[in-house]
This record gives sequence, structure tokens and C-alpha cells, in this order.
Amino acid sequence: MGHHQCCSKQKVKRGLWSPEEDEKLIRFITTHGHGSWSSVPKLAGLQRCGKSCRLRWINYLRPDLKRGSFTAQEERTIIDIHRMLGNRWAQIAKHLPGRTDNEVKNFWNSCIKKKLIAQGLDPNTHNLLSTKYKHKINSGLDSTQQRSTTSTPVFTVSSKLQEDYYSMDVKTSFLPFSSVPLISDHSNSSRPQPVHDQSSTSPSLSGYHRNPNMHMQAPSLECASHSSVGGNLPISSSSHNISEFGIILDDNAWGPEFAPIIQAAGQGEMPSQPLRVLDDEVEKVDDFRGSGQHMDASFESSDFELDLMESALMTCGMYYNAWDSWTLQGKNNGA
DNA sequence: AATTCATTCAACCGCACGTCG
DNA sequence: TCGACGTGCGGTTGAATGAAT
Repeated sequence: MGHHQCCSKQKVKRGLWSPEEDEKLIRFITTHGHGSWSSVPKLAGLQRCGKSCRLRWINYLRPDLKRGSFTAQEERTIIDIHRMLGNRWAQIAKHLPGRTDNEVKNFWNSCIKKKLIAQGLDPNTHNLLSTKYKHKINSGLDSTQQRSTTSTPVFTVSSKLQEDYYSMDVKTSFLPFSSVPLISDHSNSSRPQPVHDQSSTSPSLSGYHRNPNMHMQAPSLECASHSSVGGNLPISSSSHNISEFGIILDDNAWGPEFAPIIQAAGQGEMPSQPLRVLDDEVEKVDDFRGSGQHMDASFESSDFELDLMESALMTCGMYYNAWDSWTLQGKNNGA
């Protein structure tokens, strides 16, 4: 097994770090800074390679690290961003102050992943799991327990859809409202902010581009004061723009109970049938997701959107927003 | 109490990318 | 343009620990 170049020139220690080694590294970096990591071990008097020193500092010794369990808010943030970016742990960690990519990755693999599977969701795509995972879903809690024991909003389908839950061939990309790029121009300072609990942290990515060629007409929305969607989650009294939004539902599940959501999402009149996305657009998104290309993403999420997401999910289960335009933009950029 | 099994997470590895001479 | 080097990232490993038998 070959070692990294920086390790090959000298005999280096590997494995767990001792308190003495930690002390040496901390003392050196706090007084000199790390500068070139490859020179740190020699200057700090450590029998380690620079890469190991860097990792130890970033993941464990850095003074600004936040230790301890992940909060429910952090967990929700991870899930939301992962849904868009996939396994880009470093990008996800940037939105969790004091958390490292390694920590986020471990938390995902040891905890969130299992939760999603138990809830019938594919942790990679966040879509409904196919029938081959049915045994995993059923092996855990029943659906009622699954919903009541998680601290993260449970993405599930309405009761009318339950019977088709495992047999549906779902290849559409579903996103929560919290992930919807609400404003096409991120620099637009007129974007309204939620009026409640603005102190809490929400995902906020930067550098995101939309595809201007695929921009759809964005309906505006005036939310009624503390209107209620689904009968239990209040929406803040504020005005919002929501663009490129759609809901996909089984035809049989489509009913007047979804009207508040359609209205709240700025779609205006209740459509006579569920909104749908064209298959070829879905395939383009899937292609992009599978390509491993990076995309710049930027949008803001707010508690309002999280509430709306939860409301929609609790009421009608599945939904979709047309993020095709910006993923395709990312695909083009990455080529 | 001893052993096995499962889980967690720190650390390692290989690769990709950027920079510089 | 090319190669060497440094850095950052995501996937994987394996030691430590806890739970179950």
C-alpha cells in the first residue's frame, strides 16, 4: 500500500493521535499558523505527515469546532442541502457553523441515512424507495411511529397514496419548498423575509445561477395573515414570491383539500388536475445528478418555506418544483 | 463474566484540481 | 505545455465502544 508523497520521505506515525501530539500541533499552529501543511510536522516536531496534521487540526483541534450531538435544525439543514447537492459534504458543512465535512458525513451515514430509509425514502435521491427496499421500511417502526419519533419533518405521502406507496415508479426529483429557489435574482434586495423566528439558522447558499433561457413566469403570492395549510401549521403574515413550483400527485388523490397549498404557493386558481413535469426534463435532471458535475447553487431558505414544506407534505405528501432550469445550467457550466 | 455483533467516528487513502516554475 | 507539488474532497477502513446473547 503506497503512502502519500508527503509521507514517503520520512518515517511517519499513523493511527490515533496522542494527547502529546495534539499539544504539539496546537501549540505550533496557534503561534505560527499552519502555513504550508507539508512543513508543519517538521517544524512542530511531529512524526506525522502534513496531511495527517491538517486533518487532525481541521476535524478535531480547531478551536471553533462545535462538539456534541447535531440539533434537529442541523439535521434538517443537512437533509435539505443534501437533497440538492448530494454527497458534497464540504459544501453542506459550510452551512453548519462549527461542523466539519467529516462530521456531517459520519452523521449522515450513521444516522440520517437510516432514518430516511426507515421512512421509505432513498437517501441518495430523496425519492420514494422502490419495492426492493420494502422489507427495510417494514422492518422498523410502523408508519405512525416513524412520523412521531423523528425530529425531522417526515416526507411521506398522503393516505390516499399509501396503497401505491411501494409500487410507484418514481423517477421525478422531489424537493421541499425550503429548497425552492424563490427569487430568480439572488441579489434582489426586495425579497421579503419571514416575520417569525428570524434568529434561527437556515440554509443559505451563494453563487447560484439560474438558466435564463428556461425561466418560467413566477407568480407572486400574498399570503393571508396566519393562514393555515393542512389545518395545523401557520404561515407567517408576509408576502412572498414563489416561482417554478408544482405538485405531482396521483390523479386519484387530487382533491379540493389541496387548494390552500396551491393558493399559498402562488399558483392562484386550483388547477383541474395535478401539475406535472415532462418526463424528458426529469431525465435531464437525473442525468445531471448522475454526472457528478458540480453546480453553483445559491438561494435562501426561510422558516416560512420550511413551514410551507411541512404543511404541503403533511397535507398532500409529494410535491415537485422545477429545479430543472438551474441544474441544467450547472450541467452546462460543468461541461 | 465472556463472547459476539453492531455502531460510531477518527483517520487514512486515492483522486482531482490549482498553482508554480 | 508539462510535471511536481500542495491542498481539499469524498469514500472507506478499522479501532473503540456499547448492546445483545
